[in-house]
Amino acid sequence: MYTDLVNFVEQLVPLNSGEWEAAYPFIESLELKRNDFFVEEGDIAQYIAFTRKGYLRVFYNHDGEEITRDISPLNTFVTALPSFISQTPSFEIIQAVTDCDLLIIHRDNLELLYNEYINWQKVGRRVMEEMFVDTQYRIYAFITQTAETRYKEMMKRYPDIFLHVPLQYIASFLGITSQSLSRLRKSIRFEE
Amino acid sequence: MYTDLVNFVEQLVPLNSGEWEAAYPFIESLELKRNDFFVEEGDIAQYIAFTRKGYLRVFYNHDGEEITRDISPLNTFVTALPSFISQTPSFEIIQAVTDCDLLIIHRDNLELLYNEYINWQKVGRRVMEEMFVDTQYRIYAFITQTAETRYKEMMKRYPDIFLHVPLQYIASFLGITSQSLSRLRKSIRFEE
DNA sequence: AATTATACTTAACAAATGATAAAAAATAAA
DNA sequence: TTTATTTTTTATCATTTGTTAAGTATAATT
Repeated sequence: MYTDLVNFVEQLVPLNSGEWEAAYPFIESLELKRNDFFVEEGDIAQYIAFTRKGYLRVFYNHDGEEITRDISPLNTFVTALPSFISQTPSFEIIQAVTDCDLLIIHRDNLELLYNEYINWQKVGRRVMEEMFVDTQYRIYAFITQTAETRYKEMMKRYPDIFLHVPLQYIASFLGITSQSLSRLRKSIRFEE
Repeated sequence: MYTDLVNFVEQLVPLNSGEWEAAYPFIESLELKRNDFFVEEGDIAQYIAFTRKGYLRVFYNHDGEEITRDISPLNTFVTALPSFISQTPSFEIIQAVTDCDLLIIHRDNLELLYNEYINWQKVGRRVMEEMFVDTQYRIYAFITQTAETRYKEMMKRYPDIFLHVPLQYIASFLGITSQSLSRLRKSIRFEE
């Protein structure tokens, strides 16, 4: 049940059994069916999720168009952070792309953990650091690489995502239209 | 001396005087002349900086070309995070674009603070959260906006940067060549 | 001041991506 | 299975941005 979460956290900050025991009562389980929402527009994000199974996408409504800013790989933390932090209505929408098994923690309980255990506070910091570094790399990719290179790298790094996530979301994630992605895939097919 | 730093931190996490007193001995001051390096390629980043005066840019060498991934606004934290976290040689280079007054903290001392004071650990987490949110917005801008819009928004948000940072760095930061930025600025000049 | 180096601009052409519209394919619903 | 809906692909043309090369302006050095 908790195996993947434990492994993920332990890799960042080794915790003793007391620290884990304190956390378990706060960890709830949530199953989402495909297309279910984890956070809807205007919601105040109360939970942070760890994706045990399935894929979530984070998107915005931008002039009636859905802009996918993130597709969560397996075993990562996901929430609408601006809303979660400041308890304001969320402009980010989080939806299940496939059926999902999530572990979720309520913000209030996470605060309790954070304030009681310096090591849980540290986990929070380390998770954010890693997410920040990932995001910086993505900016680097936007600056230096063409959409084709970004696509190929994504294929290499997250092949599983391509098996489960519609191409239109992937296109948006890569910063191009689905038509451009289609063209790009065609040109790759005839490459070698 | 510490005013801006104190304001910045207090806005995220209010600290008592004991927590500040514990930190002061660790805070060193560093002045950089224009073009001085804060982190050179291959260095192991030992310090995190708070920019009291002046602008730092974070860039990579990408096929002999310098790719500016970040230009630090005033009163922000800057370091080569991947290197700083894992104490590995840095591929990120950090250089002073103008003369700079920095407050810096050594990694070892920061760790001491983090491990001694849950509230300093919390500061670390909150700083990372804010930086992460900023970076996510930047990705959103890359996906949805044209270079012209990104340029205009940057003008609005950081007008001071344009007074002190060469356009070639700004172009790279926006994800375009300096020639494209030039053309773009020209077309804006003749707009109204 | 003259010289050199650096930064910025301009121009013409090439390449990448967007916009629009439509067809084809895949999936879901009846 | 048939029908309807959604997703993906194709194609054409427009726009944005890159590339190359040159010129101009600005700043640094002698």
